[in-house]
Amino acid sequence: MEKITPTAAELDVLNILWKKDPSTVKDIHEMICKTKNVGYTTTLKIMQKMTTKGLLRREPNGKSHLYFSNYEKKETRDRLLNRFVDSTFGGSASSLVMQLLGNKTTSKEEFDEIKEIINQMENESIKS
Amino acid sequence: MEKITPTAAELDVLNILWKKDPSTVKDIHEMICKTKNVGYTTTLKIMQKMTTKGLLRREPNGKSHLYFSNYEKKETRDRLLNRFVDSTFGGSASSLVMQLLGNKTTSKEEFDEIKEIINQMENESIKS
DNA sequence: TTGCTATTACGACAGTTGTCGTATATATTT
DNA sequence: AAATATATACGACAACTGTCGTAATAGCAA
Repeated sequence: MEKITPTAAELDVLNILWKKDPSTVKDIHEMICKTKNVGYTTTLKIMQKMTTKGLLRREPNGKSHLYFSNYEKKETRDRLLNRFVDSTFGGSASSLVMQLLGNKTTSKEEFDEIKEIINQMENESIKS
Repeated sequence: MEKITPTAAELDVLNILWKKDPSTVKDIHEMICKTKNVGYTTTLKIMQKMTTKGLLRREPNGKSHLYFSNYEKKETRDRLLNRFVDSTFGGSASSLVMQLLGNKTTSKEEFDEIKEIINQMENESIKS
């Protein structure tokens, strides 16, 4: 019964943890506080719940704990992306891309970068 | 205080409604039942709440009501997409596309379609 | 040793969501 | 008119989420 579908707050933790794994609650909390005003015990509790759920694991480290992510960034993003494509774009990835490219908040830089990715992948598939 | 961030169940309703707008609760419920086993009053209640929230509006129609979407598909998808890009891909649309293209569940057909979209948009921007 | 500080543990709470049961109202059929 | 069918209204509920307060614990400092 694998779920691995982190909530918004859990994803905040994961996004930070993936940059520095493992981390302490304090580490994570300090990062979260840069963008969000939230109590220390809130972060602690969320991470404890994540551990119970199996999203994280932890090891004692001196008087505190080190937390590790149990799931890799790519794996988790894949899962969330699939879910999102299904729920919001009826399973059509190309619809999503079309919407993204027609989206005012997608900058020209992003657009060019996306084109570049496509071209690279095309070249790779020709090579192989 | 505009939110327009439908939940999963609300999105199910919207996706159906966007195909046939307006619809009755019965219409929507019948469609939902094709993929999900849920009681009539559940669908009714969700649509009533959506009306209270402002996602839908309704008009009496004989002994029942006709429900209309207050938000267009494109507008809503844009909003959800932006939110998703931010929360899951740190705001990077190109990261999302890269992940999508590397995703095993994205078929070759989809991939080609995405390339086609890119090419078309490129041509358009050259023209203008 | 005694007190301060950092950390964890735990319980409580309000808001949201999805779910449904029951009651009510209205129309249709017999 | 009475029974049936259709639809809405409304309240209740459990699960989940994010939030925090308070208590307990353990290490360090004076």
